[in-house]
Amino acid sequence: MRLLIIEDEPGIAGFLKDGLEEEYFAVDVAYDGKSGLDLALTNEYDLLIVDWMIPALSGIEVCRQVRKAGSLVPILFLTAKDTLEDVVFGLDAGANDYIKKPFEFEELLARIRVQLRTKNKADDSLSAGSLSINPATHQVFAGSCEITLTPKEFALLEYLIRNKDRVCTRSRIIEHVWDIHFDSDTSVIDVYITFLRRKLEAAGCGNLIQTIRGVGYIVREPGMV
Amino acid sequence: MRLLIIEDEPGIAGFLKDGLEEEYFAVDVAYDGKSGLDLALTNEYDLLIVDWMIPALSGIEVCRQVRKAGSLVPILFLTAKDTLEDVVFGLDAGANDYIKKPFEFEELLARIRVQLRTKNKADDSLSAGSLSINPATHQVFAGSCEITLTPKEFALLEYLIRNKDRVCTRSRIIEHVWDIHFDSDTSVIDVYITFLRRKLEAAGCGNLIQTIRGVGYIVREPGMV
DNA sequence: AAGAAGCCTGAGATAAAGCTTAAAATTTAC
DNA sequence: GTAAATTTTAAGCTTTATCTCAGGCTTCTT
Repeated sequence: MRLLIIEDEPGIAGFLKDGLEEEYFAVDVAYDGKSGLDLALTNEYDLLIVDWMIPALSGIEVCRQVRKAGSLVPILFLTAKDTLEDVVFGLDAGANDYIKKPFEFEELLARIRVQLRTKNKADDSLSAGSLSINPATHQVFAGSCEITLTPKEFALLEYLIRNKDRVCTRSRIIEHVWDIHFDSDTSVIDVYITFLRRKLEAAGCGNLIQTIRGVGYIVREPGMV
Repeated sequence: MRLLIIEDEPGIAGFLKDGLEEEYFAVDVAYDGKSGLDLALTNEYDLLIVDWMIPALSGIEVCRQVRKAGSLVPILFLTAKDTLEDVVFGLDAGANDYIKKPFEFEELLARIRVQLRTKNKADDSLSAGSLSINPATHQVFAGSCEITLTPKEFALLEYLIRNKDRVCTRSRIIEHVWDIHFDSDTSVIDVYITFLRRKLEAAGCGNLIQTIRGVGYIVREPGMV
């Protein structure tokens, strides 16, 4: 899952980025409103975290512009102002939720999950066949047997399963899991698909990830067409 | 374990904070109902201690709002009023327990322990494998052999064991054990993990704390998946 | 059937995360 | 006020994850 943080204070931005990466998100950071808006409009994020008071273009203005461009990406705004008025302003401008600073990291995570969950409406249990993954504890089970994955392996598998029964193109994978935007002819994806297949095979979940030649990969729910 | 005290009288608030910190709790204090409610809603505490008579928003109203927001955090209320009526009022508003002022600090501690114990319903003895810890006396036993820990070591181990079989991320650990919110660039956790591992190893409980690279640590109950 | 394009995989290089140690800073105890 | 204990910082070292690359294999096209 790919997030964009627009926050000018380096301390907070760094803390957020590190913490969210621990949770296996791919995180971009912009330090002012203008470059943040640029990134938001030119890339496909799963969620934006926008501070209220930022230079070059206020958080509220970023919200408005993003919505004006037709994007429905969930937006969480961070604010020190906590009057009702500000909250109304923010939500009116197109934000989906807000958090008052100072906040606790876990609350942020919970709110992010809410947004991402409502995005994939019907689907809040992440599983495919006998495989199930738990983003909260970072665990993967094949039946009752736990599989140990590295962070990148987990992020890739999570992305594939969140998009199960849909083809994931190589460019989307590289954007959402690796956070690489420019065209580069890397074969990391291939390598990690191999890693995953090997571990899944060893746990009895072989053949879950299928190759769509020339396009990408797909995880299919067994029993579906 | 992280507590929030909402109490307007600085003398009592300070006394509680100091005393509870000696017991290795991470303690925040709010001096009125409004700011207390804010903190309670934006952070994840393990327990709230709320005085009845506080400015800006009464203790009972704080309780109601917290419950209304869906939080199940244990709430202990402090009151000078000791009529049955008041108690019923408080408990109806969502409090879990109450203490009449003036109270003995030991009694408060005991009641806090009760609340924290019922939190992990299924398992109220804090243990993992042959290791068991006693929050009341701050003792740690590996089998029958006692291990001596410093306060921070104990707090860290307690947090890990209270969350056993769950991954504790670095950011959660730093928030709940150190009460630090915006410092991503410290290696205290690593150092303390080393301290703990060394002492546990010497007592024959090696290998209890496992590293989840890129994420944090986990204590697993041996014999579980 | 042969060539081309895309994919897989193993080996090795690079980078990052975590571990350990020592020493400085802080707190506590006497 | 001094000494001891605890906590924190910082640096070098170790381990592990990540990535690159090259050669081989598979699938598709003609």
